[in-house]
Amino acid sequence: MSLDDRKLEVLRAIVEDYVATQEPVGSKALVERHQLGVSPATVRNDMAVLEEEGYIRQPHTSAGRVPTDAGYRLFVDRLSRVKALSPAERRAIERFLAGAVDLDDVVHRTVRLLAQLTRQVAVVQYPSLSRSSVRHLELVPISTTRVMLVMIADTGRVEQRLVELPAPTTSDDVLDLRRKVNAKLAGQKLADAPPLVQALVDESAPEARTTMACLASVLLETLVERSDERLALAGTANLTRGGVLDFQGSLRPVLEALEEEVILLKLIGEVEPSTTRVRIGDENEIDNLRAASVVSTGYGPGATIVGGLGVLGPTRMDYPGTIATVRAVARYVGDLLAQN
Amino acid sequence: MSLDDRKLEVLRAIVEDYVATQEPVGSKALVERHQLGVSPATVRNDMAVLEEEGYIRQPHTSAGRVPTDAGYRLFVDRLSRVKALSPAERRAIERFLAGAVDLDDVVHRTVRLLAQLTRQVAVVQYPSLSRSSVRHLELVPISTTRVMLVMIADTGRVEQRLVELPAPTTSDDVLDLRRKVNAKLAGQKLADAPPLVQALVDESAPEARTTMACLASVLLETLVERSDERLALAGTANLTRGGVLDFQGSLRPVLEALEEEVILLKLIGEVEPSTTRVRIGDENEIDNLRAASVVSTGYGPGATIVGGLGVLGPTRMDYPGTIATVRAVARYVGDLLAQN
DNA sequence: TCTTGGCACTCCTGTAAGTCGAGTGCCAGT
DNA sequence: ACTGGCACTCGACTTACAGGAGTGCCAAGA
Repeated sequence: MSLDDRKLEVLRAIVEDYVATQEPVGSKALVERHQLGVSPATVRNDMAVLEEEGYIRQPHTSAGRVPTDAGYRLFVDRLSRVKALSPAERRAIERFLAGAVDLDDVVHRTVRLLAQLTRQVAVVQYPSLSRSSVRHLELVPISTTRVMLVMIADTGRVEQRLVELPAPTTSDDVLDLRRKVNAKLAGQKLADAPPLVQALVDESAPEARTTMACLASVLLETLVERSDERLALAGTANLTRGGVLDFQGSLRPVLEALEEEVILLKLIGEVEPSTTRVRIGDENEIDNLRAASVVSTGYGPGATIVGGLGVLGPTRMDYPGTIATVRAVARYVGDLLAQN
Repeated sequence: MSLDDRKLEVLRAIVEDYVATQEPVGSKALVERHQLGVSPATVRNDMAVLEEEGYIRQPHTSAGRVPTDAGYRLFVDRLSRVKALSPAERRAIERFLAGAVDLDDVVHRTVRLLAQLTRQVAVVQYPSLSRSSVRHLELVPISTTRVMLVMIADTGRVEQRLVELPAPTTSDDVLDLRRKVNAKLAGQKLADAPPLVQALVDESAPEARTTMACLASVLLETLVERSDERLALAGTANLTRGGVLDFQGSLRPVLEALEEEVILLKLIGEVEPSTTRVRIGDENEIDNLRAASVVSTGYGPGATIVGGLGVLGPTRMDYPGTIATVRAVARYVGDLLAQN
């Protein structure tokens, strides 16, 4: 049996009321609070159907109804329009991000802002190196056998690593290395780096080869393998809103998941262009997060995407509001990056 | 009335049992589990005195006793010897830190290690810039009006900031700036930097002065004012061990405090040489942490201290074990830094 | 003077029973 | 197809009661 308009309207009302009150919602309260134009008995019949279809359920036999993950999914897909942000929120975003002085600063401000606006846990991925280009590579001699490698990407991101050289090297040698490395890699996409780095080794004179090989291996390790690792997190205290009711009684698994950067990157980092992705409860592959929902999207200058950001909260969240905020923040951050 | 040896022994037994079982401990259970050589009635008399002196209290009239903050304090100061670490723990520390490749890596590994060993929340401060010296300053031209300032400290810490120049500048000019800045600051303590930076501005030729002033202000801002800001955090999931019993029912305030870097720096960063500092419950100035205890110490190569590290947990924690672990980890990290 | 056994007392914990009320499902009537 | 009515279910909350852990105090003993 398919769901007619009124049944969908009932589902929407249930979701909205439950999100607002955090209490199972009954048929009587529903007709009182929403203008459905029918009696509680009718609503009960609709509820019975919705329950049979798996969109709502009763915590116990004589309580009201609560949306299931499938119910939230239907709500998000078909029953909600994205709320426009209030002028106050727009102003808050602008003011908050305006003073940023630095990529680090941008990321930190963004993640705090997102946590504050959505009142949930916010995650922001640093611009992914695999989507960046090399702006400049710097080699700073530390001692005769040690060099600090500093990579500056066009996104403003800076990575550094200490390189242990196999043999003592003069500062002229280092300058020479620096020139060669920059000539080969500057302006190149990091994703294209591996063959170029290999070429650097192949092209270098025999006597410099071991040194270059050493540098090359660190380069690859830093720029490619460890590339997407960084992210910022804020708002974990928001997990405790709504008592222990959300997250089925224990924050433990959620906090554990939030400590694993790999997990967060999986959640936030896999973004398709101009889509806001919503994962509700069971839709999360991570077991620890089966009681949580994640709203994520990509950001970047213009239409390109250099990283992801999003929020995590209980399945019982204000999806329209959250989606709107996440999108808006992503757009502002993208604009900010475009200016540099 | 002063506390004789047996009363202290009773207090120790109460603390140890309560830490182990997390349940109020009564007189009968106490004489059964510890060889006190006296009857429960005697222990009860001692308990009455200990309670009057404020070292223990009863949650309700007919429950066992629980240590107060003052009781833990006395226990830590006079009743516990620091446990030696097990060989397994020593090995774990060595293995965990051995693979570190980088200062960032050292800090991340350390904080995870500390969280894992103590099963509590761990905090590690990056080597404080105010206690470091400048190894090298690098200026990387980004565009004609933008330069990336990279500072490398002797502790391995690297800071970078984008500098907007007031006027277009050639790369020769930048090289010149770099030379001057390094000549003045390389090898100097960061704490001594402000007058030197000022001197740089005063000494520069009139036509270069505005540029130098601009650079100088960013230098000061980055190196001095924002200096001690960075730290790493791990193990927040450990807060949920022991149910909601610890932290008087709500993790909220604790999680909030952990999000404030300023607060954490206050807790971890204020270290005196070769002391392990223990703050128990009310002894914390931060209101949100009045139900928590903090064990912190300094670390650094040799006898010098470049930063702080520590753990935070419920007042009901294994102090001797925690103190031992924190000290040991700090020493290993110090040794590691000394090698660089 | 310190220690100890005895004893009455307090008060938390757990169980059982009973009431209340919200909410439901179903059915007959419109 | 919708509605009002009604019996039913079941969790939430109260009360009552028994059990037990733990205490404080006291008088007697070392």
